[in-house]
Amino acid sequence: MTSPDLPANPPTLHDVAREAGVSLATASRSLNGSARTVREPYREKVLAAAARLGYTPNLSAQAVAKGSTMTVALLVADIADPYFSSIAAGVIRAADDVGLVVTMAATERDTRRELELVRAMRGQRPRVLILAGSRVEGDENELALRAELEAFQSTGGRVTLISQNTLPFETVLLDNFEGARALAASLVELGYRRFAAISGVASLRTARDRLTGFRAGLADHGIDLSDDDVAVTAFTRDGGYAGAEQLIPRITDFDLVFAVNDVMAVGAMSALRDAGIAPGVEVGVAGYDDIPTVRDVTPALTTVRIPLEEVGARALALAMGTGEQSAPIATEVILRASTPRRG
Amino acid sequence: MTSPDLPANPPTLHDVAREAGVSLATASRSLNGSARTVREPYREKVLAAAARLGYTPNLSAQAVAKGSTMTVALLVADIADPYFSSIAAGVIRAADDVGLVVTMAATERDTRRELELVRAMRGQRPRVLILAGSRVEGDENELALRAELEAFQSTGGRVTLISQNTLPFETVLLDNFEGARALAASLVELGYRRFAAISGVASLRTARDRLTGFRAGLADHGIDLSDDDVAVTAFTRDGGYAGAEQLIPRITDFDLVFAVNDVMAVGAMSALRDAGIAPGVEVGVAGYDDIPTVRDVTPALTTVRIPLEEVGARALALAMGTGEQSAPIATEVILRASTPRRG
DNA sequence: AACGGTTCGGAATACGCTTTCCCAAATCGT
DNA sequence: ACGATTTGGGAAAGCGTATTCCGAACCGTT
Repeated sequence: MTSPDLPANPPTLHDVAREAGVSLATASRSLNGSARTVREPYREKVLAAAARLGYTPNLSAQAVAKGSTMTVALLVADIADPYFSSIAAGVIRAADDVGLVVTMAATERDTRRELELVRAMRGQRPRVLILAGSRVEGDENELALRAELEAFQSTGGRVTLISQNTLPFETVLLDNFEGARALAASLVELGYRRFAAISGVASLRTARDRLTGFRAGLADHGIDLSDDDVAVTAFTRDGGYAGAEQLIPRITDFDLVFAVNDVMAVGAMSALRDAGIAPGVEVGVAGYDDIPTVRDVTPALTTVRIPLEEVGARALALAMGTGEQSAPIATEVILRASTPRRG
Repeated sequence: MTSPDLPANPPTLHDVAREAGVSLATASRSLNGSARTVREPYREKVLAAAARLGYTPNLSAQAVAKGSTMTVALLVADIADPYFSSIAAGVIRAADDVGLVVTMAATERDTRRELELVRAMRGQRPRVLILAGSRVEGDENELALRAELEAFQSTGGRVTLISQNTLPFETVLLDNFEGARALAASLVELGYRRFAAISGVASLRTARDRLTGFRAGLADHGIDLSDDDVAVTAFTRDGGYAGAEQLIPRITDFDLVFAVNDVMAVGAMSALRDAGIAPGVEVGVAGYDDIPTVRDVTPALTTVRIPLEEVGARALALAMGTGEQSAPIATEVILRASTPRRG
């Protein structure tokens, strides 16, 4: 009389215990092979029963009982952006290695939303909360965010930031300043002299560090980069496109355009081409990050490599207390066809 | 005498109730504004107390009590691959809109691992399980995977597959056959006549459908694509590179190379260039998917657009019973510079 | 053979929350 | 104005697990 496949409930530990003819406690102990031992006649029975029933422990129940979960929460600005998806891949891989599962959400570069997401994620009682994505200084939600993170921390949670050493939490530090400085040095060595840049707003820490680092590198060689030669736009491909458009009227004044990240550089190259200017030939282009795409664009893009997956892995290690705190991530200048040696 | 900030426990509903001077039940009812109403003196007190304490409901406990979670599990082959990260972005956005949180893992294209991950994910008791990633037919783990998914389904879970109509579950169907066929028609119309292809193994459903569709499109115009002219390799950028290398010795026999997905096409273009052959000039190149990268490579790649984020969103909608089952995803041929009109 | 000490299964309790169930109080009908 | 009905707070019973505590069975001494 019963409907053939009405949604039965998943087997519980109780079912396993009954099936095996033992108590709940014995069943539990047999399955998570923990502290106390279970003697052989029993243990085997439980394992068999569990297999027979296709038992999978309810992680929520486990979390309630043990008072802690096995999850890490990851917040990124934009999942489809290769910068973040590479980092996410690193986090997920590392998490997986230690038996943690990661839940992910996208802030869409909106700090209001980021705050909401942190609140929502806290409901999961994750062991770790990782925030990636450039933070704006002096944002109206900064205080609330900080308070939320501190509350999380004070209840035993670990929080790790990626790159954005804006907030007082453990951070995977990318030395954006030094990376950009080294890039500038390499470019000068190649013969470039007249520079322009495309950057994000100065309150964006990452953008600012890269720009000032680049400036410092130029200054080391007595070259100046005036504010007039810096286009300020959004931190996206389309931002890079728009930034290049601003520079194009005076493009003959420059022999190199530095975009503070690769997606912007790619957008800039596109704008240049659309304006009939050959990137890498009439004007050099350089970016930052070394996302996978940039070795496949033409000309291949000169950039500063960040080992993105490693950054993700490191973020988790840091939170778990596994990683060496201080060791900064090593970056490396990668010279490609977009910056040929110049006369 | 107590250490200043030893990890206190997060406030519980019990704390809130006490702080507000009401019972547990009243506190619970006030907070999730459900069925029964709570009168004003009480309700306000509870809300205030919750705010004061910074209370965030423990989702695990809620899940145990209600017998259901608000999570969706997403399994993809590779998170850093733009194809999957775009789909993931769509899933996450859609999930977020309906208050679901998504937990994500990567199968690394290993079916053994995929099976393990499904098992692990089941522990979360997600409402929905979404599998993306090309499945190999006749895989040794296929039976076990299928059994696992069916078990999940029989306990009320919803499973949705993306693209891979290999298993008997709800699927977001991409008409790979028709898309490739339309592409072939467009290319013939542009004047191409001598075709080569780079594909994955035939047991990979997606690869096979695209290849047979492409063949069908050519056949419509009386053109044949021999097996000798199809390089079979891995479904990755490097696979595409290797595939092109196979074809290069005979490259003058062809006027167009079709790679069954964009990352392979990008790899192929790279191989061609490395061999001194100008893609788009000496030989046309076409791909499939329209990942973001391909409009920025040079020449920009001709491809078949799949609205990837929409696919992700649709997968979730399907599982939630919100989407129109049958409506197949609309694909569209995008002609770009990699396939200029010929002759 | 008797005794203290160890091992380990089972009953019971706890975890944080939702949801019945009970019953006093408030509301309504006439 | 009084009984019938609705309203809504509180106690308590779960949800599926882990774990403490108890006591019976087992061990090695002497």
